[in-house]
Amino acid sequence: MNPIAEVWFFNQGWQPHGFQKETWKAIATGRSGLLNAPTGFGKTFALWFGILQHYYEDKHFRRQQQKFKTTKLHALWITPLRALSKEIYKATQELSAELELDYRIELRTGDTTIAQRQKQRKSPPQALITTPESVHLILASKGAADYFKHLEFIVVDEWHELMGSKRGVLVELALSRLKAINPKLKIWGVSATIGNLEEAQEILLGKDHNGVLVRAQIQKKLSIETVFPDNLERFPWAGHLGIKLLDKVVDIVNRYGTTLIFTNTRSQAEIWYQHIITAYPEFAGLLAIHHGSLSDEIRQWVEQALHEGKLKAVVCTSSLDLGVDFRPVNCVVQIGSPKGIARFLQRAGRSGHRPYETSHIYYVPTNSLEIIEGDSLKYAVAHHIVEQRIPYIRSFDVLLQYLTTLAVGDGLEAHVVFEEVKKTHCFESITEDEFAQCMAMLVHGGKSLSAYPDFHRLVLVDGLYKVESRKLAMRHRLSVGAIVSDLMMRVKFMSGKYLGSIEESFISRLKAGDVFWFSGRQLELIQVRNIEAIVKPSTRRTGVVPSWMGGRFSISPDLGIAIRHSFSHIRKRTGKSDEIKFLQPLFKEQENRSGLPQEDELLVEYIHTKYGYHLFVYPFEGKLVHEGVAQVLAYRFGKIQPVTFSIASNEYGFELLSATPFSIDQALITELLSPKHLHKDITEGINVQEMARRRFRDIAGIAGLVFQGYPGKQMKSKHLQANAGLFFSVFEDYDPHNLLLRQAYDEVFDFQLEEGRMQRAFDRISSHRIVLTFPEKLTPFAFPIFSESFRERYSNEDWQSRLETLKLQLEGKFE
DNA sequence: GACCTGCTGCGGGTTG
Repeated sequence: MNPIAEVWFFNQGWQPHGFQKETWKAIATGRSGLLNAPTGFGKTFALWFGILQHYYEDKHFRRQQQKFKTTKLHALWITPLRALSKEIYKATQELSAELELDYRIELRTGDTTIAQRQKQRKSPPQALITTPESVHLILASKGAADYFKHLEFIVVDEWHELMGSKRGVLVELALSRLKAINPKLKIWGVSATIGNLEEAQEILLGKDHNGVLVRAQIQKKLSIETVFPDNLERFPWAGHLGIKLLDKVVDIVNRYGTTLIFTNTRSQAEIWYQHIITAYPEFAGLLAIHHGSLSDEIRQWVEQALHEGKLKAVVCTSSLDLGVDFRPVNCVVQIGSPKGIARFLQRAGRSGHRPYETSHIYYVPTNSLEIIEGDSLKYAVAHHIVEQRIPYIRSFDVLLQYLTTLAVGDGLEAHVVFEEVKKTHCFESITEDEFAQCMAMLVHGGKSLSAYPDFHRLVLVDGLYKVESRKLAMRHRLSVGAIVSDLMMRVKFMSGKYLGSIEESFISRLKAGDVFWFSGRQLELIQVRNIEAIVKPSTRRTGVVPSWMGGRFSISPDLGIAIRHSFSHIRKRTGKSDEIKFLQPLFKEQENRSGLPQEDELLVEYIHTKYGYHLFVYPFEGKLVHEGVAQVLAYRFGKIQPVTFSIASNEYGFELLSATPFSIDQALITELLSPKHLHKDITEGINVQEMARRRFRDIAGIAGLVFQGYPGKQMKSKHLQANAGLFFSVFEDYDPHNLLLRQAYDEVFDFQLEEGRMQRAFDRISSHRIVLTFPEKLTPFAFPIFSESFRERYSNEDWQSRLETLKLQLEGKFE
């Protein structure tokens, strides 16, 4: 038994688990590894003990025998959140104090003051707790290699969270450098359970690693309950708010000590908060709200109050998904579909955050059909179905940033760094030629920008590429990182009248002439100019594009599988779960009006209403895929018959709506849904170029092509003119093989259109038997999709103002 | 007849 741990555990009155001993042993024998264990079982301590043991030469460490002293950085702990860094810092401070260790642990994030940073440079602590971005910032300073030379351990916390994003690429690249500086570096990762844990390990530790995978053999106890409405008849067929079940949620809150109420959107959180306070004024002061639009102060106040057990409940969004552990929380409520199994589990795990305590989660459906997800979630959890995290590959934007980082720091030797980079998972396939292209872009702007001196950034000095301009170096440090916030576009009439702002990601998907809803008006897009969308009022009925949203919020493929599984039970009448029994009347209705699809069937409904001619299709593939499938279908249809469609979709299916009748039969549907020539039809049927252009903005920002401006300062530089859109056009015209340009298109196909998933969906559908019905009225399946297209969109002004009043209320609390 | 969808995360500073 690890002697330091012994002391600690003795003092705590704890019994160490098998996985902790396994971790210590692995670390003691000089191995790297990945640790997977449920939250609340002391993963963090397990790793710290191993690291500390290594630090003290004397294996039989006792207080009086501290003899290892150094001013060298010994361990680096990377977390994805500043708040998490602080949490780990606090815990380790306590530990150090308890054991009277001579081991200095410090924090280094964006919050760290300049003075502290300077001190850390001069006399490094033994351990540094930090973020991926801050590690890159250290790499971007002189003497970085020296600073990291004695580093023995690196821990990447919540690796599953980083891996699926470009921040994961930042970590991969930093590791490649640190490993090169010190080949004996031991890497440890901490990951929640995901579908591809082995892959996660391989990406972190590198190919041919001989690290261990420590899996705790502890099953966290989890209780899942669906909250049912009193009767199905009075429960809405559509909608996503769930406020009808307010009283039942309050009942749950009353039964537990502290409850987190998760909603899917910020506005939904606001609405729930208001409704609870209005209906139950006794909750004033005991109920709080937490999401990304609130100020840091409010959020910190809420977190602190949660810690201290002062709150009865907090209504929140994903902002409380991760990180800080709130011991008093012993119940979680999920309003609406959690959209993914991993996220559902993650949220459930926010409660009962102690060994052997049960996590309680209540699932609150917001419309009739959604009730079924209660059954699907239980099925998925019971069968250990969890999503994978898909790592980014070939993110040349991050590579360009990284190369600049090195050049700002100690300077880089191209062929050395090429070999290092090639060992990462992300750039496994990079060729010498591609790397040379990257270098060329940094040295003289590459093929198309060499005429501009601003893009001659790297200079070769004694075999090392360096950034010599202090201005450029400074600017680079400011823009380190891979998080790009969504741009807001100003919506304006031709006269110049300003209507409001809207996510650029939405506008970028429209073509001139498309009609959309905004702030309660129906508008036609005339043109997009820089960051302005010029529109005019429209009354046109057809061609309305209600939304091509959902870029990020579709249900996961795995939850989709679980939902399809639940549906298969309904038709076969094998479902024994409460959810399926409860929904019988609804499905009866569906069957009477149209039909219920089996697992190997695809239901298609053709319905004529006063609004037009609707074609409803139900593949159960998630909203994102449905949007794409619908576009392709509409495009293919348009080539056969002259019909204009508007499109709507939800998690279960999609709708093509036309003002004019069209003819349809089984054979035609089969043909329209053929998986053949899919790539071609996507490219032609969807405005891929515009999507790539929008994607390119992020890429250009990360790559350092466009400078985002000094924080808090107005950007005056002429670089503003050289915006991403311009680069995109230049590359399209003069450098079509540009790596960043190609990356933009790849990302569109991989992440936005999810071409792979779409292809699989088409493949699956093509093997299904098509059941075509002609119902007289809208069916329970059709109604939610139908209502989707008749909703006002983007009138989020009123919840913004609600937000303001709330802020005022909360601020009153501070006094 | 039923309908208020769209999250989160990070981030300057020594060559006087």
